[in-house]
Amino acid sequence: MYYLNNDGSGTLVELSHYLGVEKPTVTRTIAKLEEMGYLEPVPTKDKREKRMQLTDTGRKVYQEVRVTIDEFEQDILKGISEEEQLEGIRLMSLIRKNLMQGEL
Amino acid sequence: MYYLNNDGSGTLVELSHYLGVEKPTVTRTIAKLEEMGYLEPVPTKDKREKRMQLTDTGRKVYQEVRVTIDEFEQDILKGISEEEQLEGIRLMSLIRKNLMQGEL
DNA sequence: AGTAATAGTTATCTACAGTAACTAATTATG
DNA sequence: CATAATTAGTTACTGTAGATAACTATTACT
Repeated sequence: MYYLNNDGSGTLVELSHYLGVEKPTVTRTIAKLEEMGYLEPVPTKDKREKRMQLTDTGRKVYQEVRVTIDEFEQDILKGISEEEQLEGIRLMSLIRKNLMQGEL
Repeated sequence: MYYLNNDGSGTLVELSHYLGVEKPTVTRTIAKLEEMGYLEPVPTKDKREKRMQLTDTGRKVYQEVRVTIDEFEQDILKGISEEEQLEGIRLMSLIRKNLMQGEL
């Protein structure tokens, strides 16, 4: 939902790349979110692909959940300065990059 | 195995606290490791508890695996200085502490 | 002695993800 | 242009990791 909220819409393959999971995982997750009424398909030329976007309800729910997540993050980052947070993110990104290198 | 290697022996409850998981999870894991011949029970007074320790094979296997893990860690920490690593650990510990606070 | 609490087990359930094999649609090739 | 190769998504099956609830056996408390 985060990805679709920022990016407007996306195909299952785009999502699987973004999330770093396999296609069947995305299929299942999308199916659930569609059932719940948070996602809807966008018609495209290519009849193979299934491009999805947030519904109005989906966008509303996302915003609500976003607040909860932000509060949670504030909570667990209590006592950690902005610079420290950025440094932490930098280190994690480096480790992720090193991990990527390894798993070709 | 890390815990038992450093601590000599431990009961299932000790392990579940150390690992932060429930007792059934430990029961199953221990059972598997015992089957594989890496763990053995240590007799105790209290007939309820099941105190476990590494077997000779277990210790040997642990050392071998340890090498692999260390190599892996070196690999994913490439380009990150000792001080940066310590800072990262400090930040993660802080976050963990904040998480603990919340989930009472 | 009789009740509480503790250690471990069993059975059942859920979340989350992967692989293999497939269909349908589109691109590329000869 | 027809066929081969690729791409997007789905289905079926499997595995891992963990949780909760209900239970037994043992020990501690009053």
